[in-house]
Amino acid sequence: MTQTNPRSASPDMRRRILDQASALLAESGPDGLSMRKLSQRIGTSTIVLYTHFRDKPAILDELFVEGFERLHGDLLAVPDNLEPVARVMELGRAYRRSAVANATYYQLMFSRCVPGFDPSAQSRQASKAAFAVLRDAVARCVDAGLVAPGDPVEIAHTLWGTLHGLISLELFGYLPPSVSGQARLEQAIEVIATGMRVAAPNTETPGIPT
Amino acid sequence: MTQTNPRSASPDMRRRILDQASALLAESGPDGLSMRKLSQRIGTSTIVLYTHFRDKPAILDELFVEGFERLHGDLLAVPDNLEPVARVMELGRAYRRSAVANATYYQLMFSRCVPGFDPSAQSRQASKAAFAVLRDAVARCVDAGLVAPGDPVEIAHTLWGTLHGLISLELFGYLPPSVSGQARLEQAIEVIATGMRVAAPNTETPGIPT
DNA sequence: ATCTGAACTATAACACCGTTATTGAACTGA
DNA sequence: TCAGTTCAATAACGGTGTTATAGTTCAGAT
Repeated sequence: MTQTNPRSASPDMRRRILDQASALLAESGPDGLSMRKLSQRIGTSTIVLYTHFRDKPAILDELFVEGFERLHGDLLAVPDNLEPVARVMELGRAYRRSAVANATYYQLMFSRCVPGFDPSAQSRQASKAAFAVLRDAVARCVDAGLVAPGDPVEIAHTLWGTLHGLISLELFGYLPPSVSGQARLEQAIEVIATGMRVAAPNTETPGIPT
Repeated sequence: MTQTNPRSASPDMRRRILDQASALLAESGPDGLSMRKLSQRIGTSTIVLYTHFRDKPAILDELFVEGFERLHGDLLAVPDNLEPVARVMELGRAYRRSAVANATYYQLMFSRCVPGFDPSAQSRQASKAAFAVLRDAVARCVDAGLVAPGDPVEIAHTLWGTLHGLISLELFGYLPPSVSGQARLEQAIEVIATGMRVAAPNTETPGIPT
């Protein structure tokens, strides 16, 4: 009753599968994550995977959600007591750190890197929690009059797009490695912050670190 | 001498393969493009593909280059006599139009959507020609003093990242379909243009169409 | 005109993939 | 101890990219 599997064997096989799938994803990339290798790594046969998950996309779906939960957690770790605009920029830095640290996850989350996998509508909801952090931070800037008035959702989407775009180009190798991706993103969010702030009533904000 | 294949059979088989691969890519997406289906579509056996191309990635490499050539062409189609900043924004619009119109190509160009395929260093050069259009347009803004002084390459990278990011999010379904991707991108490049322009010596430019 | 040699093609096979039908094993409850 | 259910393993099916083997066709030289 407490378990899906009343048997003693593999008390939390489901968790083991996901952990090993995550490790395999991080090591070998999306291509290297095959059902056969996964079962072999766990030490069982492939059929076990199908008793705990419907099919391969179902496993990827969980990793997809897990990736957004990590991203969400990394964004929540940004201090809450910063000056609003500075906090948005700090969120941008945290976003990049999280994406680069979990590059294969990021690939799974934002590109169709596995042939049969398309995240389910329910899993896509996980992305909204992470986005909400960014949106709320932008909304705080708008409410404080630190930014040109506008829909926080739209502004946050612009910001998200820029973050994702630069990181995506960086991870794909389109940006020359001479300058660090961090520095480039730094300049980009500076431009956007300036663009957002330009029409605001009070441009100068008191007590900003930078 | 004029042909790689002195035989009469298949005067330009290579071209036929690429054309059908392109069509198959556009129809069925990256997943649907298999060597068997491709050869079946042409009406031959799979081995023909390997006599003209080293392997599957070699074919994808050509499509990859072809995709960037399309993008390059679409950017070059933007009028040259616009006011510099307006021209950059127009390039942004052209970029999105091109990406959306050739979505599967765009996917091939910017995401690892085919397991074994990683564009060769030589093919990646094709991306630089397209980027150069954007870079030169930005440089013109800088030279004219219409934009805060800075490295045109860096500024163009920021712009490229934003374009790519928003388009990527749009194509992946992360942006709500309520607002058109065009409108969202419009607002984004407006913010960036403002941010770039804010520290320029002379903000007002004479004789601008828009 | 025949032969040689090279280039192209087809068949079949290999190893891998995701998935599953069939079979076998193991444990719970009576 | 026995019945019944639920797990797991083997082997298979159809699919993928790729290639070894073998067959075919043509250009040029004798």
